[in-house]
Amino acid sequence: MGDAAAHSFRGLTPSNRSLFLDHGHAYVYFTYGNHFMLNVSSERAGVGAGILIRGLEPLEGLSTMERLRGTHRVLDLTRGPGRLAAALGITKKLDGTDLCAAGPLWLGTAVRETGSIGISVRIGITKETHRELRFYERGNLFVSGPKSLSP
DNA sequence: AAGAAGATTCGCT
DNA sequence: GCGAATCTTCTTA
Repeated sequence: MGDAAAHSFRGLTPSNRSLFLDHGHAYVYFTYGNHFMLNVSSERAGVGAGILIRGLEPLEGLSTMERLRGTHRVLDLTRGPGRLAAALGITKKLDGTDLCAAGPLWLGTAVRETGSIGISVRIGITKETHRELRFYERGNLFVSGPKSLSP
């Protein structure tokens, strides 16, 4: 709350309604003319909060991602919010999807142990950047952002 | 009803 | 390393 960088900051609107769904729902929006961003609502229904998925490590469907992204460089497939959405074929149709239910897109439980988790200031936005709300796995090459922020 | 801004990416110089 | 491409949605007159 009080986060001027959040889309839910000014209240519920038709397009950001997914952020106000119960935790685990997808919130997809479009920006800069050609990029989708994938967010996941993170609070109870009615609160209006979520997190942006900035990067992930592709484990399956590499060939599909390569086709959708038009590149064979694995590191470029999903490192970055816009790239990630493109690699997964994210569109507005997935906005509001329950990621805890079976469907075209869902979240699974991590199978392998992850490395230590790092926290840093947020990046890629112009407001409230000092708040340390960026979480990532230390040493994972698929974490997006400047290397200086991923010690 | 129109204007402005936006959690970016890609391609050149 | 910097600037352009491109569209959806909210805000204000």
